[in-house]
Amino acid sequence: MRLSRYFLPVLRETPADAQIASHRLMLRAGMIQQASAGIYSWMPLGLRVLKRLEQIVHEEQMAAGHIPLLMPTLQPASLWQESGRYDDYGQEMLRITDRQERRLVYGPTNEELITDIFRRHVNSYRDLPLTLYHIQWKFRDEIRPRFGIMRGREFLMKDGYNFDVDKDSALHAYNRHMVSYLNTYEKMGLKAIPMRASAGPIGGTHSHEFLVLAETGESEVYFDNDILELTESDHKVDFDNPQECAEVVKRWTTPYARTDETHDPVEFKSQISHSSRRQSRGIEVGQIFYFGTKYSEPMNAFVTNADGDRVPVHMGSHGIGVSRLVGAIIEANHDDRGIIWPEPVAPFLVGIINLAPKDKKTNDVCDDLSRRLSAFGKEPLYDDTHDRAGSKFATMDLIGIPWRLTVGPRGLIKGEIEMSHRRGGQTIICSPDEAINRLCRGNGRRE
RNA sequence: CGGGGCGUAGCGCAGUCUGGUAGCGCAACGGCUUUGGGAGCCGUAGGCCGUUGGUUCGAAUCCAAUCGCCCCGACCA
Repeated sequence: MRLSRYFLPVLRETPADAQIASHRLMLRAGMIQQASAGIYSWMPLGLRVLKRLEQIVHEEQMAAGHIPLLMPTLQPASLWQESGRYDDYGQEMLRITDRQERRLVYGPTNEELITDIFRRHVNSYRDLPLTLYHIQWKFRDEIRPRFGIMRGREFLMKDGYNFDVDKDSALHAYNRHMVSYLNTYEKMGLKAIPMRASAGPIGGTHSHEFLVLAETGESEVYFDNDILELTESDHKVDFDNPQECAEVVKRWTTPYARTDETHDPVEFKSQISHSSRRQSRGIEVGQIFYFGTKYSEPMNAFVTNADGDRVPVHMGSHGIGVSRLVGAIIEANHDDRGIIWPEPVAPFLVGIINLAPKDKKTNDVCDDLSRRLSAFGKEPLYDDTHDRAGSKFATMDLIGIPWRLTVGPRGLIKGEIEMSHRRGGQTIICSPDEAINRLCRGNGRRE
């Protein structure tokens, strides 16, 4: 992508409204623009990141055997009246009346709608287990939206719902989700810790939240330092094997890890040695629930089990805050010059800086680099503008592109360009061929 | 929803107390000079001072209402 033809409205000055790093940087990097309180337009650069996250979520969901569909943003109020949540949910739920005086809600979550879909089509345990999910915009009319995308009113969420014939199989679905979520966050280059949580308005008996540690997090968290050492995505888990999933869950839920909602200071002190106790702040980027028959009973979602009995289906729901993750990733990955994207989620893996757009040789090398990177599925952001070098470097740093190739006539005399790493800051001088080799070897990401 | 604050050019702000021709920096546009970490000089353009009403010879400025936005708190992914 040539910068001269792109739309990247970066801001040199910090907008007054932005309080935290991710909000400030997303505005400055031209990723988002506020439309009204807690509601944002996603500019091209921001959209690229959002789409990357979506893609990773889809891949990991499908790997776990979950089935994508797409439900609407507007839902009939009648379904919410059926479950009893129309009155329970409160002012946070945006209610709309259409021209026929029909009552609608802009969905803050989709338990009712998915249960309605399920009950119309599924009647037998033979059709279970089933997990359906979608990635869709939600709306919660927060009293006070803040921190940009981190706590907006409109947000993009992956929400999934499992349907199982009994509690044991539903708990396997719960475990399966925990494993797939661990994989998902790791694929994004994030450390997210599952912590025991309360179920809130969704209800239920089992719940874990996934938290990214960051000073600006909204939750106070307490955990055993050992949990930071755990990793998951290296292991290959058979998602259909309850034993294997349960083992992973056990490994991750054995070390103490709680939010302030479920924290028990006595247990914390007695269970963990002083040197391993950690207290920090965290940003919630996902949550999983098992709530049994809370919705299936009032909404009459029953199946016939192997014994021929009609039983309410056991359910859970599972969410990943996709738009919020963009902010969380920035909170955990930035410095005073700007964003530092983890490679898997970067809007562009490589930026090319042309230091002399009037020089034919320099242009030729830049064009060639662009073409070859694109051919490898790694479309670069190519700064072919006539700005000064310093300004180009500053922009590339601000928007956090992991790798930067700097091309100018001075280096090209010796056939050399400069390749530098945003995160580490290291710079090597090499030939264009070597830069391509370094960036494209291994199993590169597909655009 | 309680408390506080802010709406003046695309962005960041001054001017409001004490009413009298609307300003500064950055960005934009043109020219010259620069050219490897947010360049310099000269010039140009851009604003119904959030909106409505009132007071006044005269309102960005005073008064009232209203809309929007931000911060702290309670609430929340």
